[in-house]
Amino acid sequence: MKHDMGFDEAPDRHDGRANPVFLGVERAIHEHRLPPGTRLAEAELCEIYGVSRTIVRAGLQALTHSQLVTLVPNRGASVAKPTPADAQEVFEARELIEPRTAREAARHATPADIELLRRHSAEEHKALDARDYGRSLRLSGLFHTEIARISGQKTLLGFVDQLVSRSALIIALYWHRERARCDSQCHERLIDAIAAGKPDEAETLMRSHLVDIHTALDFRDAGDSQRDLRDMLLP
Amino acid sequence: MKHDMGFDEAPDRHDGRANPVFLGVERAIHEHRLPPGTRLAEAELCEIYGVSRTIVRAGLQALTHSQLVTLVPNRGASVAKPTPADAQEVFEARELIEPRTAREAARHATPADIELLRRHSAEEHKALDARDYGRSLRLSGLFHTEIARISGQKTLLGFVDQLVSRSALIIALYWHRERARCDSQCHERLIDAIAAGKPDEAETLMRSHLVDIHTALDFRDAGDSQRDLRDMLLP
DNA sequence: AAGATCAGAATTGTATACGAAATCTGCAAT
DNA sequence: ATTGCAGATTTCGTATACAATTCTGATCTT
Repeated sequence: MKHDMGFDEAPDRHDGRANPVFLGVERAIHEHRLPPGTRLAEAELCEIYGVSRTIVRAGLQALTHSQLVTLVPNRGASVAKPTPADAQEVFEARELIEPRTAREAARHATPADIELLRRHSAEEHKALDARDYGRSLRLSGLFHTEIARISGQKTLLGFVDQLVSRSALIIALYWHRERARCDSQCHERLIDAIAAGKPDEAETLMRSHLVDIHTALDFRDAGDSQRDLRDMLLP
Repeated sequence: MKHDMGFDEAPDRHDGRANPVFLGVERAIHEHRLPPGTRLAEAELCEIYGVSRTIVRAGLQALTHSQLVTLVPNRGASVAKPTPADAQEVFEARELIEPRTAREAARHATPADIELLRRHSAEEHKALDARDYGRSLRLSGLFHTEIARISGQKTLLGFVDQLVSRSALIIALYWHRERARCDSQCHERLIDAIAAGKPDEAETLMRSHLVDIHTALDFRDAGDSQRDLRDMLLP
């Protein structure tokens, strides 16, 4: 008999997220290479990633769980296309949850964490200067999940992860770049507050940062959303 | 017949949740027929639900994503066993999110919603009187997700769903019944506040209700038991 | 007798094939 | 031009095969 002391410690996300299809598509969405609504045929993904349908289907299922992909029976998968109402909800949820993760991050951050955040922010600037908007967007999202990680709340981290992912789709649909760009400074002020161990300030900064993004969304043209007739007629 | 006021009706979860394995195991966990740590062998589930390994694996993946099941490579699946730290986190998250859903529910509830909640609460009492703790537990959880549904925030509903599910495991591990039972009155006072359209009161009641449950948890010991899977899954 | 070792059994991970059902596409007919 | 239909395509569920890993129990060593 083995020494089974009953404690399984940190069992390394073995859900379905270590899947080439999941990782590849997720990343492509984060970097705005895959616009909302793109069809994702199984055979195509098999070729692209050199795996069997077994793996492709598992990946698509995982993506569906994170709400990055919409799976319709017998009609296959496509990149999710959040409605304005979805977008509203996602940012309301972020405004509820992330101020808390920022607060907790300010309480728990180690010097190594701070350094990671700063390096991160620098990368973000570099990508922005290089006009590499895909990369800068992904890094900007990663910044938020990184704060959630530092907060030490794995449960909230999972939620933030999903919300940030969906935000990439929302931004692709409803963001117009010509609007204000406070991001860079916002992120740095947040790092300062976290580094200084000021939970209240971090919380407030995060909240207003999210509100800024939220209010900069523009729902007037719902993108060239060619919603198929089925969706419009059946309900 | 649909009595839905033209809002998007829940677009039929076409993720992986309409899966006999997912539904059966989820329900068994909610009703405390499947204790934390129970091994879930693929072949066994194939027999029990009369489906192929494809479906079983899809169901297990979905369950893993909702953190009800732990999947270890090459070693299979078992019902998740939240640590005391996990339990702490889950309830902290609930205390953050559910006061908000209660507040929004108080703002959006229709008479039909109120009636549903009251009928629900009555069922819960009936199950409790009949000493059917499995059923009463499931209904108690459903009450919380129902409030989240009424709030109209599908995103938060998803989170609450997951948190309530995990709470079933946490209660199975760390709850001792001899402790206080405020639930019944708590739920009814909540319904009253929602019916009266008092967001602040609903929010406060929900928060204190959750804190009550949270503080009634006891992390000193975590029992372990092994029974026959078939008995637990086929009621 | 206690513990280590190792071969066989059991289980999981992945690939592939097949039939059924649904969907999509293009052509023909009205 | 629209409708109707047949064939091609795609997805879905299942079954099967096989490699890789883990588990189990019997044997061997000390």
